[in-house]
Amino acid sequence: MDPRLNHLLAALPDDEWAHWLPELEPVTLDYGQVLFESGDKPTSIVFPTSAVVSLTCLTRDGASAEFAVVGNDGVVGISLFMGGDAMPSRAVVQSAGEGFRVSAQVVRAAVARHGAVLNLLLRYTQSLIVQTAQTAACNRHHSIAQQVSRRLLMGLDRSQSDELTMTQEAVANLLGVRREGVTAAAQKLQRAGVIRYHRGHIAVLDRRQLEQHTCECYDVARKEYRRLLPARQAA
Amino acid sequence: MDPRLNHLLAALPDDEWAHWLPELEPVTLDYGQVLFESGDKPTSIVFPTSAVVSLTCLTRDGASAEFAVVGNDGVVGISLFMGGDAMPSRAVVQSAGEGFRVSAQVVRAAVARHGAVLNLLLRYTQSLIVQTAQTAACNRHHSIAQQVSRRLLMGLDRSQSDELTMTQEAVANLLGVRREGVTAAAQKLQRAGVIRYHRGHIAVLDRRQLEQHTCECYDVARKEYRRLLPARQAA
DNA sequence: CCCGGTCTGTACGCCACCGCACCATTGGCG
DNA sequence: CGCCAATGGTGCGGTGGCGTACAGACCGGG
Repeated sequence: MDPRLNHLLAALPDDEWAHWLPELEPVTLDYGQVLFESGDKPTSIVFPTSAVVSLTCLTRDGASAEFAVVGNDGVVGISLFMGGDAMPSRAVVQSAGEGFRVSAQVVRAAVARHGAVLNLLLRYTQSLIVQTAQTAACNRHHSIAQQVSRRLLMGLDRSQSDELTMTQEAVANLLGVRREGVTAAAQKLQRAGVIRYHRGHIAVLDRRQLEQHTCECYDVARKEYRRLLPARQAA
Repeated sequence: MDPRLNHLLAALPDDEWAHWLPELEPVTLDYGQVLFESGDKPTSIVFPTSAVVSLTCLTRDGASAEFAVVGNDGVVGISLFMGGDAMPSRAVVQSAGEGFRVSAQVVRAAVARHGAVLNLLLRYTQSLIVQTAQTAACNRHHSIAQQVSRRLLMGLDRSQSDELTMTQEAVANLLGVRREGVTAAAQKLQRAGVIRYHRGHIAVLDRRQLEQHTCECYDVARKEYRRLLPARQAA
């Protein structure tokens, strides 16, 4: 699989590319696999190409809430170059696929060698902050239906097809809501002809209309990503 | 006012301090003052000493939600060194006080001159990400009473006294909930002898007990800040 | 081909929070 | 001192989401 399917890898300066290419370790990411547990100190970072990873917060009583989604638009393990080692959050594979692992030493060497590398990673991190902040506002103010739509769109942007492989229960867990609430929202969308779903597969029939069912949170995060990383845009 | 009341300024390497001192511009921050509007490109950053600043997200329909609080523990305007210029969020003074402004050139020069400066700023930024992510989870799962307690504690940590100057309506706006909900929570806390309030003044009588009324979100964010920036801890 | 587990549909009561409307104090200001 | 705006208290109906329970539909494996 071409590493350049990942937008950050693709945006590396040309003179860096020769250093990185031999160090990219292809990895297969399975559904449910935990890349980083809360508190883990990463010894490598992962650039997904076709996989999609959720960053989630855990609460004391076992509930959880996704605060960001990382696919071929980004990288998992930002604490490595942010300097704080660990993060109190969990990174779990939400949609199986491929990616590339890069060791801490290689990343640190690249950052030290070429300022543009850190610059790129930090701009991505800023877009991640915006996504997280917008998620906070969305959790406060918007309906389950809007949030389901938003999450589907975010998954779609990071996938290669118009079909997502995730059960309603999985969506519920990500959003931190009841499965029944997601069912109701999905029914509404299906009745409107926006999506069609069946036992863990969700086909998006009308993306335009899906965008109209969601809140502005989707657009804010996407626009900010495009502004910060215009080189290769998400679809 | 001593610039070293701000923990980040205090944590600057000693050999940097001589460069920074003459460039620190003291500023008075008034309640309600907007430091950065959504989309503004900062030409300077602000290190509060006694003031407290809210970072908030605005929604289409005028509602808002605070996703982070910055006081003498941090700095406002991270997009300056993150490389993305603007942010789609608003920074508004929530508690009047003082701070120090530093121009973009000075920051950029310091970052270029001494790696430890950027390292410090990035570690702070990571703690800000954690705070934001935890806020997202909190918005999803916890009661108004817990969130009010959390917000009071966060304000307290960044203030010099045990009294906060903020109306219940202000708290409601920050949390993105109804004023009446905050009233109910405040009554509960006052009946329990945890706080005493009166027309825009909230005195914290029993901090321990206040910590027991809040959710873990407060502690997660605070612990992470201390872990990342151990030099001078928040109170 | 049937069985068992997975996924989705549905129903019921409940509660936290919302939106609104209105009132009672209070403190500051002219 | 008296007025007014700001602050907080209260009540009422509505509703979105929760917890629980259970049933039907579907798929894969034995």
